[in-house]
Amino acid sequence: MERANGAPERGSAREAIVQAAIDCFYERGYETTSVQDVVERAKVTKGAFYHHFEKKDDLLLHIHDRFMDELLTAMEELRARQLPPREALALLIEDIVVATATYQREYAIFFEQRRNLAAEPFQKVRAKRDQYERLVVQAIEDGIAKGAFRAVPSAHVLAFGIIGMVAWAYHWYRPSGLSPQEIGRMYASVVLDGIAPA
Amino acid sequence: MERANGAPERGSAREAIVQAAIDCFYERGYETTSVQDVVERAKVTKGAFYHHFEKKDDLLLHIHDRFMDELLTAMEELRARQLPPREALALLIEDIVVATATYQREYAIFFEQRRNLAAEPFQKVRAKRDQYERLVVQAIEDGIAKGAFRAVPSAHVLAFGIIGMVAWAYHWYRPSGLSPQEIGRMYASVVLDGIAPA
DNA sequence: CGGAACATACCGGCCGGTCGGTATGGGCTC
DNA sequence: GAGCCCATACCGACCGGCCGGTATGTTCCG
Repeated sequence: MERANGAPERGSAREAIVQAAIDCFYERGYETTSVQDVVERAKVTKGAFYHHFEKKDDLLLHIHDRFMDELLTAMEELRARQLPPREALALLIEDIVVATATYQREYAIFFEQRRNLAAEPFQKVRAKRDQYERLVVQAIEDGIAKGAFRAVPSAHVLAFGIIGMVAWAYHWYRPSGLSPQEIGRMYASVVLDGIAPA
Repeated sequence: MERANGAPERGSAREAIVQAAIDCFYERGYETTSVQDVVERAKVTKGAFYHHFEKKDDLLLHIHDRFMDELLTAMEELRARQLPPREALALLIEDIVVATATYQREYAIFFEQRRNLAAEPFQKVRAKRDQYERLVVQAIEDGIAKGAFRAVPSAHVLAFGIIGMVAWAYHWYRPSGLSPQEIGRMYASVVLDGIAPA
């Protein structure tokens, strides 16, 4: 089976399209990117695209959905370990920073391009995002209930603050400075000291 | 000078267009919004639009630019007061949360639609954003230098963390819960405790 | 040989931007 | 203060290109 050297394997088109789309959407945004742009970057044709996807929307939805699955899986695994509150929150913060660095483009696309998704298909993704947020809130409420953290006016607002602090890294993170782990540990120490019981 | 009741005043079109654009861009994004959408919402015509603006880009640029000016002004005023580090940082955090609540749509547009601006016109806006970030970094470095805050691996990374924590509110803030001031004070107390000297 | 995986040509609509024209009102001249 | 003039502020019909999506043909593999 002598396949010409650079020729793509038959059947690999789908993932190539998704990866190309991630690049394009990250660099130029969803609406600004034409289907033609994506298929050219993926080195396939428009026919191949519409064979694998119904419409352009599906592509964005698929990227969002898979991304949320990755995040949720990591988060559920962490919760399953049943760590004491301080370690749990510290690891959670560290994990999110690492995830932000790893999935930087997907984060950017998720937060910048979600207004381009129709309301209905976005529901499914939003449910997963809500679940994600709930896990962070629970980690904090758990710590407060166990006396590991001081009481705060609102565990939800604190949780959003932590998520923001950490997720914001998608805006500025570059591999040249501190490593994701170092950044995560730094943020965790600030937060843990900040909410330590009096 | 009896002007007919509902008739818009001559010359008021420009601001009406800008406000309509902020609404549209916030709700549906820049590319998804057509110039036709904007002028219909502003109750003017396409001719009026292209009289006041050269192209669609100008609109987005104008929104970004004016927004950054508002933020920078507030920040410069705060710095001019020369407060001691702890008060300065606390007020800074509180101010940004209040600004986030006040300019929620502009924040969203700034962070979600900036990939739709060509690189060159965006330079001017980016310079202002950089200046803004620099002021936050300085507030932290100043506090560390004066011994009011403990040393951290990177003042820049900490500054970005604080900005993220606070600016993230544009995603979730709703007037029904805690007030912006309360949120700001809560975040400030966590951060100040978190970076207090050992 | 059948169906999955593509390729290619093409269409119809929308959208940014243009262009020739009109109305309004403030200032200047006499 | 009457007439004029012209800049500013708008109007609205129109165009050309691009882009999402389709329809139909072709190739490869089991």
